[in-house]
Amino acid sequence: MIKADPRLPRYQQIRDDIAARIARGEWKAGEAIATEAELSSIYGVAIGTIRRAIDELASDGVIERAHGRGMFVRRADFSTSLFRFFRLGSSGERSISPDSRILSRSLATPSDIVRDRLRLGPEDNAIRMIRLRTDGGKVLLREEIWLSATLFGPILDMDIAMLTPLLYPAYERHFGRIVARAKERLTVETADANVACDLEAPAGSSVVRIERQAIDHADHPLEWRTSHGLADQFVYEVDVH
Amino acid sequence: MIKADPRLPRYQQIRDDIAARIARGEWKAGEAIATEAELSSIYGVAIGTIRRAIDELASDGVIERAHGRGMFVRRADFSTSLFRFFRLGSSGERSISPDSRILSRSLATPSDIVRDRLRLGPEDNAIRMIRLRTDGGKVLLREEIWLSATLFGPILDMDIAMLTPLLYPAYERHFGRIVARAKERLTVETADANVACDLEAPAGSSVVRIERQAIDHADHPLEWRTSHGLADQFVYEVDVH
DNA sequence: GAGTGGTCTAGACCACCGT
DNA sequence: CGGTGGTCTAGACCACTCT
Repeated sequence: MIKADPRLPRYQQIRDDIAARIARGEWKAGEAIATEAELSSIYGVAIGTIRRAIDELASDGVIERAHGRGMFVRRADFSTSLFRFFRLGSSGERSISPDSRILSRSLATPSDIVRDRLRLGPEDNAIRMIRLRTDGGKVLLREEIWLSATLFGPILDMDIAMLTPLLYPAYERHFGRIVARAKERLTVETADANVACDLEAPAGSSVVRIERQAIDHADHPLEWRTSHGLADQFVYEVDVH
Repeated sequence: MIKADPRLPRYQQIRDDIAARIARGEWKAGEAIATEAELSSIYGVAIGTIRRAIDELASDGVIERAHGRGMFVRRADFSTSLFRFFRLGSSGERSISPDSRILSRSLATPSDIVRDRLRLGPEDNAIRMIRLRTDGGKVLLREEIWLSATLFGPILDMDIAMLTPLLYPAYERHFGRIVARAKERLTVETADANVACDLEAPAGSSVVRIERQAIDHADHPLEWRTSHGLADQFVYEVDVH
């Protein structure tokens, strides 16, 4: 059942296996997963070990516990960690359900920075995507996304519908790769020609630049992304622990 | 020894008591605290319960564990959670050790927003401070800080040296209040007269506005802060979990 | 080797939820 | 009420660090 590196602690192997089952659809969003006692006998470990594994999944927002009822696969809604920022272009607290449009997708030679951020070897190739996030026809964000071609090669030939609207769930579903955390870096700058054009704003507009390195449970970088949005409509909210 | 609400789980009482001891200076920054076995006999609980308490302190960054060596009170250095942003005004990765200068400190009537963010009652008063963060004479950040007068009243009469350079450690030392997490919200705007003047920039300059609500372990807000810094020198880095 | 934290066990009892 | 997750125990053994 578990074929992970046996040097890893059991609770980490179990955590990854449960996450993989959810990714494979064995337990679906909103459903209850097996109880602690069941999992304990499935994996042949003590309940304490199961709890340790679930603790991490819960703190990653993959699973939600309900005392007395069970443990449930959390719906990947837009207010959770996978889609955590901004409410651009519209006033008030109205929730947005942004569309995303992938403009390009190709093999490309990574720059030294990308190579570093994805921890690529000197010969490794990479995948580059340009994507727009829009809401009601209005462009909110322009993203340049880099992935390791070794890990994500098949993404080049996949139906584009399988990659929308959110990429992280797609990484989970099709590659079993789970984004556990991310490092983000925000700066303010003036838009270059490409960015200004895609954001439908005059060149030289003030824009926010967000660099994000998405990292899995094993501390390995999965994705490097640089996003731009117009500064005057920008709101970024984050919980800092 | 422990006089907390006995309805709370033991591991939370112990976690708070250890934090209070550190705040009182019984264990100092950089020093090792008692071992798990010692704590287990001090508090009269099993080691597992101690570990649970320490887990939370470690994830809050109060304590650092070193396998085989012991558990250490973490130095509140500038790269950690208490002082997490920007590297303004200078190039490269050189670390900054910013000074802070408190410009004003007084009782004030909180606005509705402040009242909401600090969860104050309709009659509660508040403390307002204006503070500049500087590095080598250059102003990096201008902060407006609001506190509940009920919780932090004595701060008005304290020697100002007790409040520098960092406020959160001062809250811990003098009031036993520990900032466990914070919610931050970033936007970009143009500087008003006060902000521009304090940042030594022309009015109308593009500035970043950071609103931060600092929250304790019991999910009660401790502080509400609005900071401004010049946009073109701004860098904000954060780990998102 | 002695001492530390890290993992894991096999239970117990409690608090909460549904029927 | 039975079933669930939450807390807690009293150990065992392992991995790491220092001397």
